[in-house]
Amino acid sequence: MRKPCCEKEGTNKGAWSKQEDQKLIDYIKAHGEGCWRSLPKAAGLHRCGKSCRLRWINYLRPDIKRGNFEQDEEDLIIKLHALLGNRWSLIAGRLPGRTDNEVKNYWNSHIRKKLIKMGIDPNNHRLNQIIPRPNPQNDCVSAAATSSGSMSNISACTKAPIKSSREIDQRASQATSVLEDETSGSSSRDLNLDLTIAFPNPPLLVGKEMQKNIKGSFTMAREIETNLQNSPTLALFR
DNA sequence: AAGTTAATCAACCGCTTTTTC
DNA sequence: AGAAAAAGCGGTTGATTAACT
Repeated sequence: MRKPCCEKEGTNKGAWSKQEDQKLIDYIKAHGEGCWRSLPKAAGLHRCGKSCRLRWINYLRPDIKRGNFEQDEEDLIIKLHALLGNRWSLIAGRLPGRTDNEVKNYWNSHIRKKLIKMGIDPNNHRLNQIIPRPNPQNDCVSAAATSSGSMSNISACTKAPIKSSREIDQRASQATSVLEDETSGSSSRDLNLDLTIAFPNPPLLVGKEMQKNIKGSFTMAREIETNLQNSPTLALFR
């Protein structure tokens, strides 16, 4: 049996109060991010260490960027998701000030639906067989398919005739992917997305740390390269 | 105006990975 | 080398708010 991450009894759950936030901020300002397990006690918080970590990383960190995602951020998320799948922390790592949780929520509540409306399976980024019928008022599919720019035009498609997210999910599950047929079409080839990925500027590292970091970057690079070769979405974007 | 449904997002849970001893 | 502890991650849940009937 695995030990619980912390004592369940006597720990607060649910939304954080202003006072709790302040205690956490004050403590980290004074002592830095240290051992999350012992932090709550030291900071005088009746919270699980994991909860403190999440609160700090997702909301209290001073470098957090709040507010709506910009179009270029959205484009980048789509590209990175095509490469990396649901690896939210890696994706968030390429978006300064954004957290994995935020990116994940944004994907699930916004981007995923937009892709489905466009007839793209958000799981594998392939064009589906069941494509929403062209709508004279708002022909998203054709607009997207003929675009020679980024995915920016997706935002123009928010008034597609699908009513609910349940319906969207249904379409997604019914849909059959037909990569070879669809992606070999000329319309997709027009999309010209810059997929160059630069690794984040690492902090100045020395010795062992640096070796580890370099090793990690190579592993990631290799993985991305493999994905580039195999990813249907990127065939779509090429 | 009230009730219902849908959308959003903060937080939790449990599993995996990494680090430490 | 292996076990235990700690940290990290992604999926899911639940509370709140907005939109609709």
